[in-house]
Parts: sequence; C-alpha cells; structure tokens
Amino acid sequence: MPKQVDHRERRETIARALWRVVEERGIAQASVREVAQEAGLSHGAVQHYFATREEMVVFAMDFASAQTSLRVAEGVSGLGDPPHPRDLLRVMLVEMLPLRPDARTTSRMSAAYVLEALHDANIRTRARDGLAHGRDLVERIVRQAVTDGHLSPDHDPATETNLLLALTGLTPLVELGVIEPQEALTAVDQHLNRLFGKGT
Amino acid sequence: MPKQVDHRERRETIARALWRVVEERGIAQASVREVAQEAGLSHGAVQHYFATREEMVVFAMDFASAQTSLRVAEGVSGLGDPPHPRDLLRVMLVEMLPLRPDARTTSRMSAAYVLEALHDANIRTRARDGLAHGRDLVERIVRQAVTDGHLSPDHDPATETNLLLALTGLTPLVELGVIEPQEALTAVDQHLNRLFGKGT
DNA sequence: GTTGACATATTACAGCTGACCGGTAAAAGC
DNA sequence: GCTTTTACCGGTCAGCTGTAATATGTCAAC
Repeated sequence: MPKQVDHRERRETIARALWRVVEERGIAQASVREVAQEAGLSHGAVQHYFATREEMVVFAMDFASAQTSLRVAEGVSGLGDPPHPRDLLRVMLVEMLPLRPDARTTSRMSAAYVLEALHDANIRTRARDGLAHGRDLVERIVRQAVTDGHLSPDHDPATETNLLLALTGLTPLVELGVIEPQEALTAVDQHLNRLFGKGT
Repeated sequence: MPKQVDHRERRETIARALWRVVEERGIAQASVREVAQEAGLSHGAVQHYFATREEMVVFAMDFASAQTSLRVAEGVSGLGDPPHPRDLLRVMLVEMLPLRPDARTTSRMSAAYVLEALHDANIRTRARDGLAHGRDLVERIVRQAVTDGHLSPDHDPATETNLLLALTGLTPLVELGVIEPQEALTAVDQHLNRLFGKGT
C-alpha cells in the first residue's frame, strides 16, 4: 500500500479554502491556483484531488449545504422534544441567513450556487434538487403543525412554506448593510409569531 | 462637426447585449469581447463607449435598475388614484420577481449586482444606496398606509417593510423551477392580504 | 477638398486561466 | 531490494482576458 491520505478530509480542507476565497474575493477569483495558495498547496496538489475546477466548485458548494444542515441539526438538538414547529423553523431560517460568520460563509456559497445554476445544466439539477428537498422538509413541518393544531387549518401549507423560504430574501439587505442582523431576526420572529399566533 | 451618434442609446444597446449574455451564459462570460459580439460590434467599438469592463458592467446594472423602476411606474399608472397601498406594493414586488421575461432579465442582473457588491467597494456603495433607496420608498408607502388607516398602527413599519422586501426571496424558488410563477404570485398576495386584512 | 473631430476597427501585449504531463518522493507489499 | 501505488510538484501549453496603442473610416464645417 502506498502513502495514505484521508481523501475526504483533504477535499474538505480545499473546499474551506475555496469558501474563504469566495467570501473575500468572490467566486470569479476562485481559480485552481488561488484556492491552492489559500490552502497552502501547489496547484498540482489541488488537481490531484479535483480533476477539474468545476468538480472542485461543485464539491465545495455541496459541502457548504451539508454544513448548513449540520448547523441546523445542532440548533434543533437544543430544542424541546418534540420541538415547537415555530422554534424548528426559526432555527432553519436563522442558519440560512448570513447572521453569523459560519452562516455567512455558506450563505454566500449558496448564492453563488444559485447564480451558477441558472446557466449550467449539471449545477442546475443539483441546486434544484437540494432546494426542493429543503422545501419539502419545511412543508412537512408546516403540515405537521396543522395536524398538531399549532396552525389553523385555513392556512395553505404550500403557500406558507413558500413564504417561510422567502424570508431568505432578507439576505441582500443584511449583506449590504441596509438593515442590521437584529432587524432581520425581528422580521423573522414577526412572521413566525403572526403565523403561529402571537400569544403561543 | 463630425458624425454624430447618440452616445446614451449606444451604451444602452451594449447594456442590453450584456443583459442577454448574463441571462444566457452568466456574468462571468460577460467579457468585453463576448458582449461586443452579442451586440454585433467589434470589441474596440465597445471600448470606445466604455473605457473598462467594470464601467460597462456597472452601467448595465444601473440601467437594469432604472428599467425596473420604469416598469413599476407603468404598472402603477394603471392603478386608481390614489392607489391602494396593497396594489402599489404588489406592482413593485411583481416587477422585482422573475415572473416575466423583462423582469427575469433585470432580476438576474440584480442578483449579479449584489453578489459582485460583496467584494467590490465601488459596486457595494452603489448597490447599497440603490437598495436603501428602494427600501425607503417601501417604508414610506407602509407608513402612509398606517396614516391613511389601511394598516393598523400596531404594525412596526420598519419590520413590515423588511418582510415585504424579503418576498424577493421567492426568486431562487422560481428561477430553479421549484415553484411555479403562479405559486409565487399566490404567496405575494397571501402576504399582502394578511397584512392589509383579507377582506379589504 | 482640406481639415478636424469623432466613430469604428485592428492589432499588440502582458497576464491569468484550466488542463495536461513528466518526474519525483514516499510508503507499503513481496 | 524491488515493484507498485499513491501523493505531490513544477513546468508547459493554448486560449482567453482587459487594456492600450494605432490605424482607418466617416461626416460636417470651412
């Protein structure tokens, strides 16, 4: 057996370097050489782990999605059992908004993902499936909330799901400093409280 | 006097060519040469109207914002006088979402604008000011709606404004085909109806 | 018809890009 | 010790980039 290196770990290291480049200089600057330098590797080394630049970028994007899911899972673990759907949704939304460093990093990767998906068939399929999956999760939570009586049945689950996901539209406002993170949180809570009834 | 050319019109022609490139191939492909070809010009000709690529891109983005404002103005002109704030806001939101070809084009430019703004000081200032200005307009409408009794005074105008603008977060869902344009409209109307009271 | 001002086109150049390839080092099995 | 496999390096190549310099075209005024 030859020299052994944990492939996945190396790829994740490179992916994190790519995140930093994207966050600081933009996806356009995320060339193989730039990412290699950021990761402290030669560009040949990076090519050993990713045959093409696209492969590297796609991996970094999927990895960012996975990390977001992880952060959500951590946040949910701190809730009651069973958690109130409002709290569940709040954790998901907060981790999707660029309110903390980790979330900001993955949020920017996500934005670049979507933009790239608009004119690349492969990435489009991946992004679409990922987004559709996330939307299904939310809709399931909403439907369960109706079943459990947390939500009055005159709400259309599909529409309410779309409105909840639309809250990620606060991202540009926060990123450009038009509103403060606290105001974004206030807006999220206002929406959730209005949805579930201000009292409970 | 030499041969005269309408500079502004030429620049707008080039900007529209850039829009097409961005929509079909992405902002990364919007090089001086590519845009020139799309516009049916030599890349030297484009250079005559825009000294640098950045100048061209910034102009095209500002032009896209202006066109969106124009479409909103047209839409508003078809409303009653004075228009109901709900209808006013609906027109603005509909023109910001990628629901029709024109709006989709400018929406994609807008997305690229924001992403570029995150790591370019000049563009950041421009994008931020533009967004802040748009937000001010919406907040003014919300405050006027409270004054005019269309909105109960227990609404916080700033938060409601942020929630209205957040509806642009439906964009990725529509662009990636996760939801249909009609569903986005339903969501917008649902939010507006809930805000202004379902009856009126 | 010459001049001047501007529009447009051509060409050149330096820099960066992604992809590719040959070479080397190291580690493990035989 | 030899071979095999994996890890990594550094160079090279063609292609595209933005931009500058330069040349040509075009039209109006004089």
